[in-house]
Amino acid sequence: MVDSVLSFHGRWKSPRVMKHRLVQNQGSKSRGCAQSVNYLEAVDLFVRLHREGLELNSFVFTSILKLLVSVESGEFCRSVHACLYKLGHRSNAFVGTSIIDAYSACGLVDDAREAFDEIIWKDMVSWTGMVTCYAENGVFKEALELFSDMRMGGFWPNNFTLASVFKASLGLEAINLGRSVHGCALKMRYELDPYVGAALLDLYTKLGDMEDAKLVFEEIPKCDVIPWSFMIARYSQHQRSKEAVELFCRMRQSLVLPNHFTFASVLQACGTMADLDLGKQIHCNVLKVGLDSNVFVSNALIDVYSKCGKMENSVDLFEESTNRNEVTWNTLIVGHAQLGHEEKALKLFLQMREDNVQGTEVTYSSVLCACAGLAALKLGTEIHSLTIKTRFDKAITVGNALIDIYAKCGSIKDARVVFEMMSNRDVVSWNTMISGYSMHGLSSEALRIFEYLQKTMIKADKLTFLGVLSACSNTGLLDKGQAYFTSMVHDYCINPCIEHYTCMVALLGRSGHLDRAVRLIEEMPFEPSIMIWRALLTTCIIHNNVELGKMAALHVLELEPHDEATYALLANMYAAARRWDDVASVRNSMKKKGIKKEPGLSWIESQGTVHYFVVGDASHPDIRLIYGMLEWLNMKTKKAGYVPNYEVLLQDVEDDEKPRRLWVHSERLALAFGLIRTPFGSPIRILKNLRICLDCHAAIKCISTVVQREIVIRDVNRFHHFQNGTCSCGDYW
DNA sequence: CGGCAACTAA
Repeated sequence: MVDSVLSFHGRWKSPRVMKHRLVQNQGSKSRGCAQSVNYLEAVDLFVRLHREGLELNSFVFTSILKLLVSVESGEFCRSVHACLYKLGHRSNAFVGTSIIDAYSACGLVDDAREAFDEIIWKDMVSWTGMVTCYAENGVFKEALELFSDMRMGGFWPNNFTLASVFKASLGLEAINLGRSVHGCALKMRYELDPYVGAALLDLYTKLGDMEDAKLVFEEIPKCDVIPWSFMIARYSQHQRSKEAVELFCRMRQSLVLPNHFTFASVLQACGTMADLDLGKQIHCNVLKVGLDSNVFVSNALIDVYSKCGKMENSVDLFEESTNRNEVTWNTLIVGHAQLGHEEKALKLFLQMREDNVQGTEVTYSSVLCACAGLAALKLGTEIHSLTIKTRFDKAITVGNALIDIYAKCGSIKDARVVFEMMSNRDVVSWNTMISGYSMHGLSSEALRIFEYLQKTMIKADKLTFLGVLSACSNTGLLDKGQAYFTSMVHDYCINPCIEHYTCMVALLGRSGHLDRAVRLIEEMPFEPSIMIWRALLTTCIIHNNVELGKMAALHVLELEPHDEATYALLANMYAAARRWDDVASVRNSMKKKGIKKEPGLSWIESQGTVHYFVVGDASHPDIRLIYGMLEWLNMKTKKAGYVPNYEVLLQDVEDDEKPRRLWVHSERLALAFGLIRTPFGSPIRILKNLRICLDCHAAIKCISTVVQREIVIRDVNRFHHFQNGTCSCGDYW
């Protein structure tokens, strides 16, 4: 390529001027447009020098090579290298090291090594240059081997060498090697060098523990912002937000000015803690120093507000923002999705595409997550094809989100297909698959996946066991559940958290060991949560233990006096025990406290739109057809032997009104709509915001035989697959 | 002749 440029004839300039210009250009190391203009001009001058047959000395070469570092053009590097070879400059350590550096920037490690081997009199800098080249390009093993060769050759490392060696040790996760080189750095008094210090902090914060890093941090000079930012960032990333904020305060006391790096990191800590007041204070600081226009800082601010549930503030900041990137969009999408504003998240995604902003794997995984929340299978499938088109389906996080959406939309088989197709899986992939099977009540599949997982190099974590235990609890596998719980503690050294205990309480309770469930709650090292009392209450309903159930309900209401779900469960329990006076008193105290039972809401997707139905809904445009279908189903199921269970009504209703009350439950409306609107033979998928009621469960089992269709209902807890008169939950939910 | 830190997701 240089040769083709060499053919250019231009006005002659004195070599001194040319050299001066070359050196000037390399002064600005900024990348981008201006840089490439400078570089073209410089190449032009270089080429003319060559053309005119003027002396190309080592200074000219080092200058042009310095430029090539920022241009990252492998072709040019090779051309200049060839030129050097011809002129015999390759033996010069200065020129040789420059070319190593230029090759290193393009990732051409082998070419760099060739240039390194050509240097006859290697000095410490050329050794260091090559070690750095390996370390920067991720060839860590070679970096360390070359470092050892260098030492054998009698060369002492300097601060540059040490920083690269620490980087390579980090890359190989060789903490002990890092520690011994740290000793070497101490001996040579290089530990005070800012770059060595940063490399050490990087090493210890990632491989050792934060305490080692802290020791290093306390030793090194702290008048510069970088070590502070470094530690604050790491504390934030390690979820040690409090320490991050403390360090930020200490930094301010030391009169070191925070920059955009520092603010972005400390704001991340605010977000993790969801500390709105602190976030606002730091927001003021940001405004004061005028860093609010920095993308990283403004993204972090948007995230803080969204994590504190203040989406309005996030949206305002987003709309005011002058600098946006794809992360800005993602932050807002993720914020909406996490707060359950799925539609807003999806709308924003469409807007993002209209604005021609390219999505990333974060975009796709969070948008898929929003679809999973809505169980919008059709839309999810469309986005799935979009990820195939953009190749983001290869990203692990997107694959995980795809497993999740198919599982949560009721297509557990498709979830498995995605899982099998993934070329790389992480622990989240396995966890998602296990909890997917568990949600569907397919505990044997869930446990089989867990067995496979144990044969891989991936380590099971807390969430894996949560999936395994909930699989056991969903199907009442008492012995297995207990064995896994013990194994988790003993073989995997995982301390059970309250969610694990909740699974165990549900499992023990369901299996009829209510006394052991209570004992477990008493013995566990946590304050009982609402969830665990609710789990106990649910099992009390199954086993008709009214007194214990009442106790559990009181505990929930102590923690959360307005918990409507608990009132509903309590009423159900009294109804199951036929204690109608108590049902009435529960309803009275709800009335007194102004608590309304959350109305049952079911929804179903048809041709890309979601249709919602509440109890007794009459607002749907197809309502006449729907009621006609319900009428027909009522007749057919009665003939097939379905007997309505009026106890679930929990209210004093006139007898002739009772059947109608049951048939307008939201899931039946959605089901009737589904039967009208979906092709014969296809499965019908319905979602519900509450637990499916006992009578609907019985009716739908019967309907699945009458209409010969597979009916899938997802309620708050799990999936029910109805087919040929049975349900996958085995009537145990 | 050379190297450090930041925002989103699971």
